[in-house]
Amino acid sequence: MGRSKIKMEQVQDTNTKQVTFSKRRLGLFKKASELATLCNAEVGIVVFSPGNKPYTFGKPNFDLIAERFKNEFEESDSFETSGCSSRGSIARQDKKICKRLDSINEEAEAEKKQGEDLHKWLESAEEERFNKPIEEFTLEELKEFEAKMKRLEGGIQINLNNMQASSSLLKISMQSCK
Amino acid sequence: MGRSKIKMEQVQDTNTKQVTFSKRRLGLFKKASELATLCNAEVGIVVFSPGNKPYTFGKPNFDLIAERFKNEFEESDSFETSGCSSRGSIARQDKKICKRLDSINEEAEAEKKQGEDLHKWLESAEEERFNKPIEEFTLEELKEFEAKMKRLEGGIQINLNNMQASSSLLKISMQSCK
DNA sequence: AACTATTTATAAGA
DNA sequence: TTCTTATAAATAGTT
Repeated sequence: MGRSKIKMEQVQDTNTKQVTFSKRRLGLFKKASELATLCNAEVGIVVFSPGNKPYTFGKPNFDLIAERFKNEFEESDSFETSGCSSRGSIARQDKKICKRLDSINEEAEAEKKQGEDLHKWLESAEEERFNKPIEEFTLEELKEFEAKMKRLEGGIQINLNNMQASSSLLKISMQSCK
Repeated sequence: MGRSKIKMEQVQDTNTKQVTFSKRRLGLFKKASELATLCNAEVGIVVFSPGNKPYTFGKPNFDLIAERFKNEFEESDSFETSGCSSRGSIARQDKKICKRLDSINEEAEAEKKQGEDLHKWLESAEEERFNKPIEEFTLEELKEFEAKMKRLEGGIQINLNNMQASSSLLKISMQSCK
């Protein structure tokens, strides 16, 4: 997109790379802003520069999501909130929170038909990869993908990754638009 | 950028908005990918569609970006931000939430150790992931794994009606499973 | 930091 | 819906 076409590989010249980063980061954030505005979508971005400097972008209503989460916590909060900096206090609270989550989970699980979750699971994963609607996959493809998922490396880490990403997402949300 | 210039405001026609969202989300992710490649940067994006459907992008993968963001975020408050943010400093309340989320992460750690049986199975599965074809797992093993996945998904959901984070998290998980 | 020649993204249309 | 294409927008190299 310029005087000449460039190869899609790391820019070698340090200075040029820095310039490219600046230009394209701005371009990316602008695109994100437009997407949010035009489509009433919510967008959060975090970028680490080659120099390891973090930049973030956030557009509307992430604060609302954070607010909802906050409410969830408040509700489960029969315990106090002022002394939450204490390690023991937090641990206690989290135990309660987790128990609450467990019960919520059980309820939800009871209501769900078995195939439903897996379907969503597959759909989500596939979206991430190529954004191909689940409807376009044949049953064979789905089974193959399912099998792939089950033998994946680091299957054991799914739990942790989920939790960590969850909290991080919220932090991004809260930071961006509070 | 097209046959005509459009006003930078929410697209009114629902169908058009959907089309625009699809196109521009892809465009955004492509730009993000290019930025990451050209500049050796790390980029994480989460987008919620108007229908509240979550999409994520991450390079190298989202959970790494998010985790890194979290760490940097906790150390310093001097992020550069853009978009709707008017942050300055995060509300005390939000910091509190962040701490709780961190603790939940720790709970996840603990949970990982608790689920002994499945844990061990997953470990052995991981060890053998290059040797043991999926066909060799028993149906019971597969079902157990599937159940575990579902339970985790549910646990993360917290309040799915309000925010479909679970889908995002599943996608994130899948990213490390290529 | 600006400036363009080009490439790239995309709004409408098919 | 998927493909096409005229046009707007982004940007690589230059000044």
